[in-house]
Amino acid sequence: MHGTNMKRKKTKLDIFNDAAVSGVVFKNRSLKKLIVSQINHLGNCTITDLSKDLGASVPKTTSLINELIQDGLIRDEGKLDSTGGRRASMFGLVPDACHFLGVDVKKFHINFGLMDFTKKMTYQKEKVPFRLENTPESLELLIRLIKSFLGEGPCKNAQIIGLGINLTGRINHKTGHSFSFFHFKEEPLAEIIHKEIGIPTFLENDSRAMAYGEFQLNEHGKENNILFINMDYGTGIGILLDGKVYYGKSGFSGEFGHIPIFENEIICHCGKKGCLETEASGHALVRKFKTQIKKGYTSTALKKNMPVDDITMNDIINAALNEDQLSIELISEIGENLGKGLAVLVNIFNPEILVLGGALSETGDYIRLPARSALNKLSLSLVNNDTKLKISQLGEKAGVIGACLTARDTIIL
Amino acid sequence: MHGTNMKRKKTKLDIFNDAAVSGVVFKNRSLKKLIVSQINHLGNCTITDLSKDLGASVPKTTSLINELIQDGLIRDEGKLDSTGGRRASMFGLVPDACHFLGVDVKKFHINFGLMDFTKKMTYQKEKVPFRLENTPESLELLIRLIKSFLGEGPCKNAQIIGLGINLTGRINHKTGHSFSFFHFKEEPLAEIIHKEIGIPTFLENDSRAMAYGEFQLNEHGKENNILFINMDYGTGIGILLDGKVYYGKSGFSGEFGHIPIFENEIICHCGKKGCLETEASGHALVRKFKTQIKKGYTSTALKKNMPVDDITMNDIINAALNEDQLSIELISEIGENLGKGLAVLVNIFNPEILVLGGALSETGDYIRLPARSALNKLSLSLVNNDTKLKISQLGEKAGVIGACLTARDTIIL
DNA sequence: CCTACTTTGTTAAATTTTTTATTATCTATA
DNA sequence: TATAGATAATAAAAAATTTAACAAAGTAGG
Repeated sequence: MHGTNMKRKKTKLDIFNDAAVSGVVFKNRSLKKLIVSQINHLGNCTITDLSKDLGASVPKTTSLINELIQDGLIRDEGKLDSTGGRRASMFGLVPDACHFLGVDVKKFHINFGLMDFTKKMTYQKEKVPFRLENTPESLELLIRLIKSFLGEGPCKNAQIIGLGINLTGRINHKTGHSFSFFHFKEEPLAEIIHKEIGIPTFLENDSRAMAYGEFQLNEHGKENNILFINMDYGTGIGILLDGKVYYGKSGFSGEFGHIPIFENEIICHCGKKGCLETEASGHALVRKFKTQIKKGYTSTALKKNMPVDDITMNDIINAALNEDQLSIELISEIGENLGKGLAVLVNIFNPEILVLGGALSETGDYIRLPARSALNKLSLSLVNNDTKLKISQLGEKAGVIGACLTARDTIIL
Repeated sequence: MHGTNMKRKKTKLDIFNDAAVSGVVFKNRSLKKLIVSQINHLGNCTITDLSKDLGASVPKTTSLINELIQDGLIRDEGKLDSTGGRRASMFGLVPDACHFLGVDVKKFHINFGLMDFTKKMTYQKEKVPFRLENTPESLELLIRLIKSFLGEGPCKNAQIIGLGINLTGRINHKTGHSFSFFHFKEEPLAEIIHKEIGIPTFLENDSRAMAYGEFQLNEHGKENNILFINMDYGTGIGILLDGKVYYGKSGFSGEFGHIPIFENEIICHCGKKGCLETEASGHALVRKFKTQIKKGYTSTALKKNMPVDDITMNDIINAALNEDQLSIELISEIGENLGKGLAVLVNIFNPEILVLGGALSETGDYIRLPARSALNKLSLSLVNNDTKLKISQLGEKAGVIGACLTARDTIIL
């Protein structure tokens, strides 16, 4: 075989290619993609439904469906109940058609996950120890850990066609650049990792990925304008408008933690004063906790002989869940401060729903109720009556799921 | 003629109907709409361009173009310069194909305008005296004034197929409801006016309409993520994302004036404290002016023997433009406070451009520079470096233009 | 359980659209 | 100012899609 003139192997996944084709070939590919997309959004579909959605005739739709079945991308899922006449066949995605890998990089660990074509997580590995630092060594370790996960369990045999990675900080999803971490070369980090691992790679900001994960697999209903608040040590938001992730000009949207709405003298790690994060974040919680302990307050969060400076956000969260008074009070204070920030968002966005996610959201109503109350006090009632405030349903899993979906939907939609 | 079975008169504007058709008729109509839309966005187009954009063959595109010429919607605009071969014909919209009426309702006057199919304003009437009050009489007068404008000049003979109306306050563009003004019945205000005037009517919030007007006719470039700040007595924003107006769940987006970011004891007319509007708006400017005068400061804005309580925002703006020291200082203060609000927006949206519009923006750099400086101080530099801050190019005209475009684009796009 | 009425899916004719070949314009260069 | 190379538009041939008629599969009611 002479390498020079070798054509790319034709696979069943050809419809997801961007290769330049035109005319009827192009139209058919577009329609097939649209069918996959419709089934993805609506669940199993009938030929009649699809024919309407595509604006194509029933015979045409039938032949496209048959091709997609040949390709192994969709399959017959049996008959629908009668609506007064002959029962219609339903068609759904084939789970094993392809897979996607999600990598959620946190400050002190990584979560891995494998997702199939139908958005089901088929294999997961959580809390793999890792320390996120802005060094080449940290990046090398990350790549090694990904490779190692790829050799495990069902990953070995799955056809993985996309890799999604969540990172904190400024991420440009479109170009694949990460500016806050691993920005050692001009070449996009996504491209560097693609070359190392051999799978097309997509970067996303952690809050945006979590927002997307939460939204796609939610039971919230059919909301399309969603703000996801990621409450970790820092506070970021993921913005979904019209069901799509909003990036901003360079992918820097959602720096909610650094909006200047408090009048204090606390210097945020971004270098400014008065940031929301100085009063409503995991960092703020830890700082307030230390101050109170030094003032003489007591807390069960502080284990015997433990120096107060070793306390972590998670210690306080767990203490609160175990009814520790001080922790609950401080979290409530954080919630109230957060509510002021939420009031800003609600007035500007008039969203359908605000979802509290990230580590701090695990405290449930301890943080939600004070936030809701402050939100009501500080925003226009006509507008805030319109908005639900809920706790994330996916919790920490939102990250991996979002990472998988980022890769998946960038490729197939 | 028996009225019972009479079909709607078929006109050249049939492609803008929503009437249910299917199959090839539907496809052709969609494609024709798409052609109009492409020419609308890109300016005059050639058959080859359109054929690519539509995903249709050249002969097909040619036949659609010919039909549109028959319909009187587009016309041959001559030949393009050669790109190395035979010169291509360009096609553009026919200006007189149809017209749209825009009504910009301000607090103390109304601006009217007539726009043709090519987005040109063909007739305008500004500052028609009117007092916006939430009474049936005020609404009646508004309707009378619209009818009267329709009898004037070129309006008499133009085929007007849409009417756009701007109002302040909470507007739901989709349902046609206005909640802050003229909400006397359950029936949408847009529908009531449609019945009165006989032209399909579309309501829009003033800031959003101005944003849309500024964006569509701008020379700003090809930006798609734009925030338009409407600085009048109140302060609202119009949000354009991906080139489209963002409404929020119920159309209440953009209540920028009421985000709680100041710690003061001034009660906003919305009933809350600390709203941006209490420190950065026309109202705030007037209040600050009165306070300073009562403290003994002097200003040329205050004409001989004029009681200070009669001062208006426009007096102060004009004085500033005539180098009045106090007015300039106060406007600069307003600008600085505004900058704090802009910092919030920039951190959240990472927009391509912020446009300052509305009455206060006429003070140009007097308000822009302090705002820019505060913005830089208070938002992440990586993000704010990304954002331009400009003064509106259309000024007060943005309103009527936006109203016309709201009607126009709701119908034809 | 037969008949009338629905809805789904298939087939074949009719129509539409794309392809391919050809002609028409235009530039650049010898 | 001819001629080769390039792009645009049209015409005829080929292919694809829709339409419309019909068969299949179901419900509901006497």
